[in-house]
Amino acid sequence: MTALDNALHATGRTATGETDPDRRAEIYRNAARIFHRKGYHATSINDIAAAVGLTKAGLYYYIKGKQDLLFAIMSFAMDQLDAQVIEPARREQDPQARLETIVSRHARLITQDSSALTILVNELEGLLPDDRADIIGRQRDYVEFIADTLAALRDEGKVFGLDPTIGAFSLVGMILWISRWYRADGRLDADEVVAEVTRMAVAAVLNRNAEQAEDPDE
Amino acid sequence: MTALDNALHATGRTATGETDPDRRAEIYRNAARIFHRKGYHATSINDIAAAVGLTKAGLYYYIKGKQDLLFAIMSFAMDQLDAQVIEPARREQDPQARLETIVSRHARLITQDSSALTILVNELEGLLPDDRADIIGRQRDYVEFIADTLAALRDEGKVFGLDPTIGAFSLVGMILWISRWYRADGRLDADEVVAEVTRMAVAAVLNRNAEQAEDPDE
DNA sequence: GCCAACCTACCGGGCGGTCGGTAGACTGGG
DNA sequence: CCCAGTCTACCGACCGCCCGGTAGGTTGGC
Repeated sequence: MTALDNALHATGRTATGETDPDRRAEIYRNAARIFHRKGYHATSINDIAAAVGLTKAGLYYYIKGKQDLLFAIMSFAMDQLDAQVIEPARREQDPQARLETIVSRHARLITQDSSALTILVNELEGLLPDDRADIIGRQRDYVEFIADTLAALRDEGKVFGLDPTIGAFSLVGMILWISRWYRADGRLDADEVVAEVTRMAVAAVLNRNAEQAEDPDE
Repeated sequence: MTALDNALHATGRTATGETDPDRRAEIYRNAARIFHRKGYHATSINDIAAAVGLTKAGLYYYIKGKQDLLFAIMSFAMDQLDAQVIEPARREQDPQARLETIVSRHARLITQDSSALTILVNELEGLLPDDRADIIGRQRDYVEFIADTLAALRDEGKVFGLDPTIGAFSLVGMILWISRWYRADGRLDADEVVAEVTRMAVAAVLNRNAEQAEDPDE
């Protein structure tokens, strides 16, 4: 998760001087891991400080507060989703290819490192109202992007009778849930999980009787 | 959620005398609602006491502690799942009908009242180790029940190439996520959501090319 | 008068956060 | 070559607050 190095340079104090960006990234990475494992409210500032070998006061040299820390992690996760999932998918013109890109890339991201992505959906109520509105807005955009993709598939005749909103939420649920059961050291490997989930997602929304469709060009 | 009345008589103090079961049910119902909305750790005993018109000390007349309260709610939710989903599904002999029963009944339960069911999956780390082991065991049984159903479908030739475990987890994710987006006062009504999600779940796992299967009897 | 159903007052402790301080590396003027 | 000044990177001690939980009543209906 070295992308944190880039993403987090802008945040924090640094009123006059400059704080070590590597150290800051390490702190954010550890914070994400602990928030993910114990939950935001059950994690104390002391837990995080101890994990990076600092006292609480020392930690406050790098962060502005617990809520800012949470918001920074969630913003990073959302940036990751934008760059690794949404942007690549936007470049796909064909709706079905776009859907497959969304699901497989999002699933892949979660199998690689679920901490920040999972905090993103589970700890919204820990944010300040303004920050929460920011994150929720970006999440809504993502779901709408998927719903639009499903609507485009419907216009192609590959889907019918499915409400795009319900479809989009259902797919998102399927994907996000991966972080709850997938273990990198378990029986299933990431490639298999990503492939299976993508297959299921496509099968879930595509018309099973494609020959009934008005434009069964594929 | 008046089933709480039955489910919760056994818990709490009641060392010498008898506490009013209606009042106890009301307390548990409110606690579930607030835990659901704010999260377990972010909810104080005072929040719950105030919601039922008591002081903190007054509330402790009915409950043994915060963690017992959480465990009682989660046990109730699991009982609900057993009675309303697993048992009815177990009576279905045909695997596809069984799968449809599981999904539609579970989805229905969530649209009716998601508080306890959602706490069940989101607040596990708030439990004492023994209680957590109890709940996790019951949850694992549920997922295995679904996986077994998928395996039975595979043996019938209606599914091929799908790992039952991945399939089961994915369906569970789809269903549980409903509580995050469905609002009873929203655009979509519960019947529609349940029907759509059930359709998607079946489509996600069933073989799209049923004629290739060895036993396409349906 | 008894007991279920509460209450007021309190406790120890951990929380997020702050304050004043300082070790040590670095820098530039004499 | 030294030393005053300045900077980052921390720490110990502390603050006010609220937490879960409790001790010891009080009240009102049967």
